Amino acid sequence: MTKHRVTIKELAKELKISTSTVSRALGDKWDVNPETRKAVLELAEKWNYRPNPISLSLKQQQTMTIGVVIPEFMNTFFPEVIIGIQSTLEAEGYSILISQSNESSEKELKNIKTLEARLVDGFIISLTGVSVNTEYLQKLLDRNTPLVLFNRVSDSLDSPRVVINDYKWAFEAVEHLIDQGFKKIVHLAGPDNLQLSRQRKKGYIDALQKHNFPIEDKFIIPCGLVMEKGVLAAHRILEMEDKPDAIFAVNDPVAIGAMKTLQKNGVSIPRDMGVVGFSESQMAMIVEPNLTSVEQPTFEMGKIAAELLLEQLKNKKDEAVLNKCITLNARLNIRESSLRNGVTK
Amino acid sequence: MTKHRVTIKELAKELKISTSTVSRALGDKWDVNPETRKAVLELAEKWNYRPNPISLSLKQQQTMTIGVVIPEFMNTFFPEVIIGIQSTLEAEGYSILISQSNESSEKELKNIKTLEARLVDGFIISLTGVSVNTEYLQKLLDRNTPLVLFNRVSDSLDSPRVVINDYKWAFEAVEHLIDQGFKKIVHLAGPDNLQLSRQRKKGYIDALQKHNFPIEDKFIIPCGLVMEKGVLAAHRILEMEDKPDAIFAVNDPVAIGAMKTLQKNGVSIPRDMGVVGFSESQMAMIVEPNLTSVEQPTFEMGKIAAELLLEQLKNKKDEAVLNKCITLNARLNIRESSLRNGVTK
DNA sequence: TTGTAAGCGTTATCAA
DNA sequence: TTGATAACGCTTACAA
Repeated sequence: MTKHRVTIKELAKELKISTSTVSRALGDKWDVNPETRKAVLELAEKWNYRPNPISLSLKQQQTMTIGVVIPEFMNTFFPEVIIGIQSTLEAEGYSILISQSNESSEKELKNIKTLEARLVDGFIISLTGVSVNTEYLQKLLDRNTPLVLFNRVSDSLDSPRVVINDYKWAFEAVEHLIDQGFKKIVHLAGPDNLQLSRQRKKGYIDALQKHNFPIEDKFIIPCGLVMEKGVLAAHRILEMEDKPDAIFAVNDPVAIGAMKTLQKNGVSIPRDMGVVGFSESQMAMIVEPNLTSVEQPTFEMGKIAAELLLEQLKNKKDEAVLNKCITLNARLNIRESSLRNGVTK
Repeated sequence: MTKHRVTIKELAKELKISTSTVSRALGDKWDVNPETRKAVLELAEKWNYRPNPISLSLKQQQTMTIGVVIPEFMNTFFPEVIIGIQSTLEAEGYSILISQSNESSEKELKNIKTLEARLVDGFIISLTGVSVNTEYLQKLLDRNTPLVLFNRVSDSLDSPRVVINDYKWAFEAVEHLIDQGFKKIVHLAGPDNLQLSRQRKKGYIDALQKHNFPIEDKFIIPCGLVMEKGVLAAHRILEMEDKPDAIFAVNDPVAIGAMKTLQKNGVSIPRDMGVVGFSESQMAMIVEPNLTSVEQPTFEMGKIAAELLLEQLKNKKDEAVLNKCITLNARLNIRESSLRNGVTK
């Protein structure tokens, strides 16, 4: 067994022909003698020749590597999206470098720069909640770096993106609570610099408005995106003199953190307090009572983000591609945590 | 703004010196005129020069990339380990290519081969349950490929590894159930070709034996590692004429799948059935009642796996390194799902 | 102290 | 149909 990796040069030497001929024979070029090709292919097979991707990268100025930057991967959402991304990109010969920013925008910037230094051919990014890196990302875009945002996007950034209609689904979620007879609905809101947070908040407000419910500032509790923030919010709710009877949370971890805390303090879900989350997590079906939540098509989201990136990779300057914003469908999964009257529809 | 990435050649041209001098000035070599160095560094700074990692890879025959192969990343366990791996390897300038095998050994082999073709400098691997790829991995080892296994290892493979003492903690978990007065404990066992499954099963058997409980074949239910398998196992349990009163599951997903199914069928946990899982997941503290489980030091596991790999990377032939098997400590977190009598200790 | 030249593995251009 | 050569960006003997 050859320990050393076989090179074209070695094949050429063995066959007493030049490296360029070997190269041509291996690539499907027309201008090679069939016999020569046969000999080359046979030896390549026998010696288990595999092209060196590094030299190809150097030559062709592309690494066939995509950088994926996500804020966290402790919840199932991003891993699921990544599986979608990989399924599409691997089929095209790309590999994926994943960096997680642990919800820190500094780490996020560092990750992006590292990937850039590594000469990735493109980026697929979901921003951290406190993203302040839009300026840097805009620079990348100005340099025509292929880039796709998903899920946590920034509207100050002009790149292709894959999202769901956060406004619409928040609206539906809150309307569902109203349907169920809940009267005083609080919103555990996400960080305001994320489009997703603002849209979900807007959906909440507009749904209340449509049904002539008052919009009260104290009923919009600023929250992060992690479970601990939900716990904190629950404590605030417990201390309110004018108690709400339902919660619409910006996402599942926050909803679950709040729900568990309320339960520990004697609040019965959904009898005393209805709860609706967002971004369907595995946990929604495990927590008791099962959590009503908006399910996003995670795999598809990854798949489409990857496809948008491939389009850019193949066709860099096309404005039509660069302005694409794909909005995927979603679904409100109604479960016990919000069912006071039984299912309505 | 230069859109094009600056090369050493361009710096050299601008400064009217040779590329080798520029290279030396940038690298901290002794044999450069301080003034030359200063000029080079200044221009490099000004022009935002960054070395091209591809050409370095080609030259130095290393990609500064590590392949990480895991069976899944839908549960929090592997993502947590990966964070540990990254924290260590990124500090040393390595990047990480993650592939998940979706519990398929074919995909696993494909992933390994892809990473190999990509010329990763080393591997960190946790095997799928049905791993049949030990032969191929042995080939890698024979070629002195730096390789570390963790968590799901194979004892037919002679590589450094990071594990916990599955036997010991299974033993403790089962003894805890016995302590609590449970008399008829079933084991939902993992795939037999995984060392981890066999060890946990052995711990179960030996704990029963120590306390003179009978070992009954029908009480060892072969299971996979995913939640659905726990659901199936629960149905088998519900149909048993001689009903057990406690479950020791090979991992949390299986435990939770079984638990939820039993509950739906009117079995009260822990009154009618005590449940203990393994490999502490986020879900353990969300499921109701909270699940007793063995907590593994995931971050540390990743960190140490990475360190073992770095040792190999730096010191390829050292036998002492190659035979290392690190066993980390763990902890049985006792929660309501197994508490019939109250906490014992 | 600096420059020249070779080389890492491959492909593309051009000439033979 | 094939081969010599240059090039991708960088490092490193070796020569100057």
